[in-house]
Amino acid sequence: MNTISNQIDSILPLPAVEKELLLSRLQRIEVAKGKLIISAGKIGHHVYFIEGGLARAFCENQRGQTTIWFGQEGDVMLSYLSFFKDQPGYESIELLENAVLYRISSKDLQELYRQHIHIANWGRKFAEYELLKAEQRFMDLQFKTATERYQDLLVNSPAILKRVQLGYIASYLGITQVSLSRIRAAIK
Amino acid sequence: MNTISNQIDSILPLPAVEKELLLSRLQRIEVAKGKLIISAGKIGHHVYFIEGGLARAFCENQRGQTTIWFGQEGDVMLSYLSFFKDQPGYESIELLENAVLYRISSKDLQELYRQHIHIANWGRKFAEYELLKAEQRFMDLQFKTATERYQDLLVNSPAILKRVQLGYIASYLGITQVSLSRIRAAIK
DNA sequence: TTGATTTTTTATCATTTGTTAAAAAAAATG
DNA sequence: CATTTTTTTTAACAAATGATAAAAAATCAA
Repeated sequence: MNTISNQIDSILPLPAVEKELLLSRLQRIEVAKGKLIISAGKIGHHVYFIEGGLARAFCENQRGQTTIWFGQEGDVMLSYLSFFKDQPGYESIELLENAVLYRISSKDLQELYRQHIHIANWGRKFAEYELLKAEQRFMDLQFKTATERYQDLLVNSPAILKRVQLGYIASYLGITQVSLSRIRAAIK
Repeated sequence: MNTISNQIDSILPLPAVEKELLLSRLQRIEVAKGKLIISAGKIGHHVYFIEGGLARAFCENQRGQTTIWFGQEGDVMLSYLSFFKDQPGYESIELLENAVLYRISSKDLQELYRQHIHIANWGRKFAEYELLKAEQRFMDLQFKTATERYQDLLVNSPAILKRVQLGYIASYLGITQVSLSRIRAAIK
């Protein structure tokens, strides 16, 4: 089975013609661990589908870097601000492992949106699902304690916990690494 | 000038034909202060455009109600989970003032998405802009102090501050009312 | 393996925010 | 206007997290 094809269908299944069109605009790239895919303050001109590997998005602030997102197999990687409004984004995205990505230029994808209703609805579904994820993320930060958020990660994303150092996890949870160490010691 | 028409165009300007189609599916309603428009745990079957009035979304939790959103003139009001996935939503939405709303049934809007590419792209733009707002909201909660978030409200949403009691503002900012009082005393 | 580097944990103290209760102020009601 | 109710502020103490520094553990490289 073609993984990238499944990834597209998991957002909204596309008819064969539109699926082929979208696939024909994708470029497969292999990228080494450490590579910066998107740079904060710059406009990103591509949307990436992760077929394999691990990435993190982070923002620079007074405390150094804060990780705001982890992406793995099956996730889509982009700067929302860049793709939706053609503006520089807040975040940088780097690869934490060697990766296989498929990318499409924003220009090509916008063009497909304009011309094909199935792809327009596919793009709508993509934005809607991302919005639900963002809402969930916001509610977790608003309503759950740091300990609960860490326990959620243990249950829902054990793979990421295994692959990533705790400093990144701590900032993803919105706490310091010291605080995460305390939480880990407390729940044992 | 027709306000609801402008509100639609502010998301993405629609050609006359599609604009008329969308407008024809809208129903104007006047709703009294205090009315619950959307109920947590139930599926909401409409999307609302606020022409006038003020609303708040809130979640029930162990500490009582936490306000997660304020909506005023020009905003769109819906449960993301209900409209995007036909599932019960987290939040209730109530009117804090008498309001004039335009509503469309989810069913009608989904049907328009399926049949008209301009409306599909309009819906995509809507989801994209809401996603940018959700991202901004998340980043504010992650990166700013409660004092900074309150000062942002003072600058960006003075109208809401004037119209809403501080208990609601405090929970919107993710802090207790007591804490907000302290912040207000400190920055004077 | 050994030594150097990085990551994680622990300790201490300061700061912020939460909790509870009461006082003060403001708004609503008769 | 006076009274009642609601909202906001203040106070005192507890709990959680941040900041800094140092120790311990794990990882990496020669």
